[in-house]
Amino acid sequence: MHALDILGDPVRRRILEVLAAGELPAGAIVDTIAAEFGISQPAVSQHLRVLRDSGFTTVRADGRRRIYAVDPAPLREADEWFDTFRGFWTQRLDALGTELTRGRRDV
Amino acid sequence: MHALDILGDPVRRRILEVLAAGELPAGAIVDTIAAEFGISQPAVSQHLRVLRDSGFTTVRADGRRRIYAVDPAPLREADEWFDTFRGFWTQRLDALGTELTRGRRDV
DNA sequence: TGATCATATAAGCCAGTGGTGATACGTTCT
DNA sequence: AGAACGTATCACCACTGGCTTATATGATCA
Repeated sequence: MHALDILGDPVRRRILEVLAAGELPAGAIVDTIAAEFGISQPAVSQHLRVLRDSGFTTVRADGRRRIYAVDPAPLREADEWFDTFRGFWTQRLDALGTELTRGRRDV
Repeated sequence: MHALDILGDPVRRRILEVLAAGELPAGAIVDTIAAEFGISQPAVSQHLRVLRDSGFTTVRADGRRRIYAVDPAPLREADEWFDTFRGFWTQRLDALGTELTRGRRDV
């Protein structure tokens, strides 16, 4: 399953956005996501499972809490899919275009 | 509908990859995609419709042919979603948060 | 130990999506 | 004009995926 297949869901994308700011216990994620999307705790938990299983997050136990964090590897893989197309919107003419554009757009 | 929702389909991603090399008539796209995925002409045509409707491609008529080409705008928009996460995999001396997160996980 | 908390799983329902074959539409050729 | 071509649309069907409620699991607290 391609990483972009996993990201083709607004709830999962939002979970990752929330986690981008830092690790969080499942409960905190549920509070945010369930409120924003109007879905239940199990629904969020099932999305967390998909993200776990596909490697987008890591989890560690802390008592009865499960602390989730972003694992960037699959995100990077998904982002690399766009490499083929960056030439369409990159004005750089030098060979380093791709490298420079990625992650250095603020330079 | 978010651009990444459209890209959450392997057939549509492949169509865009094929078009990345240059514009093509629908028939040529059908030949490639139908063969690769074992699907019919209408199936491919319906994916082309989705890509058209969501702005990923432009079309122009050429006699009885329809010439498709990549429109980069939605692709760029989709790619921008990853901006939030690029700090995770780009080495920057000032990205302290990222470094700390990585260190914690690796240790 | 029993109650409570935090989270995950189970089972089932339902809507949406992507597939199919048939067909319509517009263009070109003879 | 009619036939053939290239492509899109239609109507329908099956499957998947995300949701729900109910419940299980494991950890902590009194």
